[in-house]
Amino acid sequence: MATLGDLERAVMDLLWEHPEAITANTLRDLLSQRPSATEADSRPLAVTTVLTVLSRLEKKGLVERERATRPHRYRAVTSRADHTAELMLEVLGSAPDREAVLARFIGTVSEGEAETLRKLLGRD
Amino acid sequence: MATLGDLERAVMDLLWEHPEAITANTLRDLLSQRPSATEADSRPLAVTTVLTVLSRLEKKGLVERERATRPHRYRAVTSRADHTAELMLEVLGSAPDREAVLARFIGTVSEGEAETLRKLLGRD
DNA sequence: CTTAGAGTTCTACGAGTCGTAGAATTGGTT
DNA sequence: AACCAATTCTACGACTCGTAGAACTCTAAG
Repeated sequence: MATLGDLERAVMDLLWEHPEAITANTLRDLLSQRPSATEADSRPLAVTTVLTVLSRLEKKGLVERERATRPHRYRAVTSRADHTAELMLEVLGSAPDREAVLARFIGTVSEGEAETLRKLLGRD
Repeated sequence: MATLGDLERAVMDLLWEHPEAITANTLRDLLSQRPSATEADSRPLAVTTVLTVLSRLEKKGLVERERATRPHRYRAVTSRADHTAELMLEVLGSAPDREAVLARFIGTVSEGEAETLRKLLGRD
C-alpha cells in the first residue's frame, strides 16, 4: 500500500469529510476557505493541482471517480477508518514476530483505548 | 517517523537478526550469502552501498554506531517489535476517529491474534 | 452548426528520497 | 614512511510529490 504525501493526505481528508463526493466545482469553494496548516501561507492551491493529486490517488486505488457526469465526481474508495485499519494491519504484517508487536502495541495504548479494545474483543 | 525503502528495510532486518551489532567486516560475509529476493539477481551489493544506507538510517535515528572501535559497530536503536508497534501507534494516531479504526482493526485480525490480545489486555 | 467557457487531461519542473557505488580520505600497523 | 582496510564524500539515475500552466474536450448557448 502506498504512503501519502502531505497534499495527498490533505485531499483524502477532504474526501473523507465530504462523503457525497466532490467535483471541480466544490473544489473552488473548499480551496478558498480551507484552513491552511501554516496559518498565513496565504495563496490557495490551483484547482488543477488538486485535480492532479486526485488522479494520482485514483491510480493508487484510494479514489474513484464517476466519469459519466460532466463535472466528474470524486470519492474515497474506503472510509478513513477502514483505510487506517488496513494500514495498521499491513504494518503489523511486516514483522515476523507479530505477538511481540502486539504486546508492545497494547503496552503503549492509552487506558481508555485499552478499555475500548476489551469491549470490542468481547469475552470468550 | 520515516518510511523505509526496500534496501533500508533489508538492512534493518539484518540488524534485527544480528543483535550483536554488525561491522563492515561482518557485512562482506552477509552480502555474499544473503538470500536475494528475486532468486537469481546474482550480483551482490557493494559494501559501500550498505554503509551508505547505514549512515542514512543513522541520520533517521533508527541505527546507532560506535565510532570508538575501528571497524565501527552498527546496531538497531529499537527492537523490531518496538519499531513496528510505534509505527502502528503512529498510523492509529493519524485518524481522528480512533475508536472506529480500532473497531475495524479488531474485526480484521485473526482469531488467534484476537485471543492473544485478550490475554494481553487482561480482565478489568 | 459554431463557439466560448467550464472542466479535464497532459506535460513539466524542481525538490527530495533511495539504490547504487566509485573516489577520496583517514587511521592504525609494520 | 607507506600500505591497506575502513570510512566518508560525492554523484547519478530513477522515482515520487507538490505545483501548475498549456492544451484539449465537451456541452450549452447563439
